Amino acid sequence: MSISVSIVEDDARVRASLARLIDSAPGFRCVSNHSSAEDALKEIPKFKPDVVLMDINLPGINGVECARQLKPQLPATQIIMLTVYQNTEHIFNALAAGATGYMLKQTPPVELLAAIKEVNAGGSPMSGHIARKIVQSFQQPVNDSPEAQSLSPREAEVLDLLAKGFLYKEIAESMKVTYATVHTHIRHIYEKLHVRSRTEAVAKHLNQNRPRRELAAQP
Amino acid sequence: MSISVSIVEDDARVRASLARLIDSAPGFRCVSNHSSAEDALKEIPKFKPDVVLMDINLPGINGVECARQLKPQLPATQIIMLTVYQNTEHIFNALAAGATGYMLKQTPPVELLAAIKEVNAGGSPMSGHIARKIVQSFQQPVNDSPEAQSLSPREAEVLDLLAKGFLYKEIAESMKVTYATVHTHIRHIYEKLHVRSRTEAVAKHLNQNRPRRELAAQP
DNA sequence: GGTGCTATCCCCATAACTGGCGATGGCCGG
DNA sequence: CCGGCCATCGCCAGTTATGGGGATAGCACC
Repeated sequence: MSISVSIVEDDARVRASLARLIDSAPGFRCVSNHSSAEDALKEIPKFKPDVVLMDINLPGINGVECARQLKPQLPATQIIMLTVYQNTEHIFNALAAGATGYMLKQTPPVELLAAIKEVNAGGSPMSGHIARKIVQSFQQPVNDSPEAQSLSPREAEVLDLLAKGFLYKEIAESMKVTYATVHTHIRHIYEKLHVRSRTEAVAKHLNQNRPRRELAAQP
Repeated sequence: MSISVSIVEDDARVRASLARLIDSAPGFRCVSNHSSAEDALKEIPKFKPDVVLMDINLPGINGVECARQLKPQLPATQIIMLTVYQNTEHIFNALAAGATGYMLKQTPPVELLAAIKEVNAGGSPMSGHIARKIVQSFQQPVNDSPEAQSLSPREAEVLDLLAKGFLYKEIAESMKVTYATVHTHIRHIYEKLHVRSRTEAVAKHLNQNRPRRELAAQP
């Protein structure tokens, strides 16, 4: 059975050439193509393609948002974003929106077909530098938070308990010191972190230990 | 200039066959091979290879830990993990430890050479299903936090500002309502979230909106 | 042996938060 | 049309946190 593909791309020439590429390749067929996200959202669910090639930069609703709305309706369909954007924000948003592949438009036709095959086989094709960026997001958050981590061990301990929502007096008990000591530690923490409230400190703390990545931006 | 490769692999036969593969391929040379992480840590820095192929399952220090210690010394060297493990924990730990590629041992020789070339060119080669797992970690964690998300839009808004460390009165201004209203919203939030303090609520909130992934486990 | 940092403790005043009890009006669904 | 939820507002009492001011002791480093 050949792999069915839908295309979402506003540039008529690019759209046509993609369709031609896919239809002429053995094992692939282009079942539909769409010039806008609105059209894609209406039509693609009827075709239930195996794979969707989605441009990001569409007029009106963009490709990321289109993917976000399409994916829940077609969980079995794999979406490959096809774009010129290489910045991490676009990449992460696209993946969070449900895309499973992310290829640059400059990708040669042969590789594009390989990518479609791969995504259909359970993989996640990505252009080389894109993959590298994704992998880098796993790497050490370069946790040199500018000012902060000069916190002493004891202070860090306090902050940790603070983050769990304990009261000063509970922290005091838990650390076997008096309320006053906790108080002092916390004042020092505030100074070092340049914050004015417990919650800010906690937010900073949590963001430091997991600054992985932003949530998908809402359109 | 050919790509220099070091191998870390405890199985002598596998090690030898990898070395043979690399040395016989044009454009690649195997500059060293090591049967243990200890040996690798001592020797590899002398060779400064372009790429290291690293087995995960080593006796003594494992491959992930070896990568973690090696990478800071050789920031320009790319590490490809080469293993049989497909579980997400190993993958994430390896990437967090500084690996830039993650290939399964069953990968055919041609693809392995391609992977070495790709990692050297700034990419991040990964076996298909591995890549998919990584991408999935970006996707919505199906955020059905048990009790919570019955927060009304307005309440969610308040909680968000709360998490940023604003005072009630600042939130009130920002939302164009009175202090009393903020107060009430917050009381409702506390009830719904079953917490007794602002910080607990924030902690719950932050944990909900970004339970992305665990930090790399320390060995 | 002094200087600096950490950890420990104390007091005090102000400001902010928490948690009761209400209350009004709007909107929705039975 | 009533009950339920939401959003808005108010008052009050009690608790907690914040931000000053100290102080002492240990430890390390020069």
